[in-house]
Amino acid sequence: MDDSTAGGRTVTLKDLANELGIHPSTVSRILHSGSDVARGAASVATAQRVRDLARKRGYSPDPQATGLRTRRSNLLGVIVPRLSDLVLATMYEGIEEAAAELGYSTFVMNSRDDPDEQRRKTETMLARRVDGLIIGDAHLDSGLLRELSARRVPFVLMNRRVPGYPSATCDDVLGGRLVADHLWGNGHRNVAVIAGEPYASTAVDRTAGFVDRWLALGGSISQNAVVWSRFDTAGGREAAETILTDCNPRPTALFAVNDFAAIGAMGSLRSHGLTVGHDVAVVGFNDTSLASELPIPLSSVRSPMLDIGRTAVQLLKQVLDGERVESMMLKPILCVRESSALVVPSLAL
Amino acid sequence: MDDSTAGGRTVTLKDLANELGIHPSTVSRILHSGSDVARGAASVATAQRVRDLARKRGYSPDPQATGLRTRRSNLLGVIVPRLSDLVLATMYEGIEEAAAELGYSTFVMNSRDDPDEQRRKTETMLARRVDGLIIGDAHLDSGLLRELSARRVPFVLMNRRVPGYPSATCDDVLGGRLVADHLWGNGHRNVAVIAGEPYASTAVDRTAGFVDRWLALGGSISQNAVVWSRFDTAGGREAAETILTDCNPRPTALFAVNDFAAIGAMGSLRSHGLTVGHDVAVVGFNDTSLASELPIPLSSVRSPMLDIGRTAVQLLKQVLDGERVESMMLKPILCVRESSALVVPSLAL
DNA sequence: CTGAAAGCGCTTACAG
DNA sequence: CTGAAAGCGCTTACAG
Repeated sequence: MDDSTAGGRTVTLKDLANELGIHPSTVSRILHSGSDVARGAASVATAQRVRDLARKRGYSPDPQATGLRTRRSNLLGVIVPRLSDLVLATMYEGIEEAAAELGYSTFVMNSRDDPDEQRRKTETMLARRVDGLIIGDAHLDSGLLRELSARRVPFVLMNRRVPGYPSATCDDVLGGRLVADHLWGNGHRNVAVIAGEPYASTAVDRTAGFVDRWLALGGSISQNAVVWSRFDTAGGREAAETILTDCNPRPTALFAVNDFAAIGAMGSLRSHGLTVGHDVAVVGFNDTSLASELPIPLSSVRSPMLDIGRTAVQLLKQVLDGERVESMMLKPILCVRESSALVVPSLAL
Repeated sequence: MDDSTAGGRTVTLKDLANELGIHPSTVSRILHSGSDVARGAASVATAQRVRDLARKRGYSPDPQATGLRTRRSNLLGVIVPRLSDLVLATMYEGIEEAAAELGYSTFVMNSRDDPDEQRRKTETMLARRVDGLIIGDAHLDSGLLRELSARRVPFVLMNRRVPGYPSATCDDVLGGRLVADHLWGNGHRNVAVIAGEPYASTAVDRTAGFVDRWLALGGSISQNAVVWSRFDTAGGREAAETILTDCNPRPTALFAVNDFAAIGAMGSLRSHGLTVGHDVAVVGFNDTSLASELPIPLSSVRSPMLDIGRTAVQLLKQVLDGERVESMMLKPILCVRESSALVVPSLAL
């Protein structure tokens, strides 16, 4: 019975050394001397023999042994609200790519935005001895971040920011502004916002960006025209129902801070016999792959999700290298589609 | 400068032993003696002191050291086509839960269904010394699986099956049959299938289940009414365009083997001035959270995605324990909604 | 019931 | 240019 790790008997540094009649430490030194040349680690000839044999035998160093010795795991932990959220899944793809380029592997866990789970998953990651953490589910009122800071756990935020900690996010305030400009320019004067979860900076910033600009443009927006909601379709649907009930006269445009919420809202509007894009304009956020493919294509603010993931890795790398880091806010752009293309005179006011 | 792992100076077994004035091996034995009692590993009193101190100091064993010693990593590798596919993301949530219950952590990587990447990611996983692999992106013609088998790498398939290897999947053939029964029962006689990727058993089985049952019911279905396609919205849209061009008379119903493809098809139908559910019935597959929330709610075959993920972990656990395993096919159910609720006489034939 | 030793596979000063 | 030793944190027979 083979009790070694997956893949059967694994080649070790010692195997290589024995076969070549040299000392394991020499092999190790060579394999770590960067370039093809031995750079003082060994003679060029020996180095060549070692490298050739390593390739031939398919040697790959045991990360457990390396980690034990170097006290680094080359593991990055990633925590997201849920991977079944397309936005986070896409950011994670960016993380995976960028991490691989730097020689890191990544773990990802779902917290469902539940504070207990956030804490539990974080501890699991640390128990696994990750070198650092990318936190994609930060809450604005989180005590966990303060605690991690105090424990000197290296981490960066992604997707959502919290003042005082380094983060890679979309410029959500700008995104909200773009929507305000667009809707105002199309003649809308009575609008409502499906604002998302108040503990998430994405929701808060997009809403604030929109509302502030709206007021600056000379518009007004009533208290009950801003409805906080979950980020999913069901949440968007409920928020739209609330708006249709509470807002009189009915708004001519809805800004949902998330595409899924926007899709839910579109469903709600349709149930009320309203045609999206004609009776009511709708704009979403993130420009997920679905937006442009919906039966009624959805206008949406495109956030650079892959780049946000990549940027988070770069920031974390800097933290791990002991460098100072600046938070990065990546620019979004607005994609206007059928759901909000018409100017208000065409809308059934 | 603190150069220990994330979280600063970490408590070791030796720290615990020193503080109690006993030998590290005793501490280790106690911490491994399952229950609260010491079960022959040490005196009850010593065991208690050790457990208390371990808790107090927040001791967590170093997985690198444990892994090095035991030659097990307690790591499971998961490979999926892409995590931004809601179906795979949901299965992965099931995996994460079930794996955590068994004390395993999981890695996940995207292969984009590219054979080179499948191979590369697999090697990365093995280099990380995972104990086993859950393969969610298997191709029917894959040489990689044979090779892994030969190398005695422990693995199971999930989502897609390949004859000869253990897998946890939906009963996709049954799913296809359910759709055939439904559409036939509603009076449809002229239908088309958006069949997905021919290398994926999900696509092949769902299509075969549908077509075979359709023929058994006495129906007929022409060659060009079965269109292979990508699984995403764009793929579904293109396939629908092909069908609308090639099939005369136009089918009264479309079965797409994937919800996203179905959504793309709905968009295409709408561009042609056709109303989904009225002019053309559409049925998707998986019943992702979006289906019921779409402006026109989509009929879909609900596959137990979370359970499929959980089951895959259980199967892999059995493989790792050296037990024989049987492939599992979980039952789907059909959810009929507005997109296919009407009987054909109401359709604009 | 507990201790002492060996060793998992690697890296890194330290000699020579 | 290369070897030898020590040690990362743990587990596991083996003694006693």
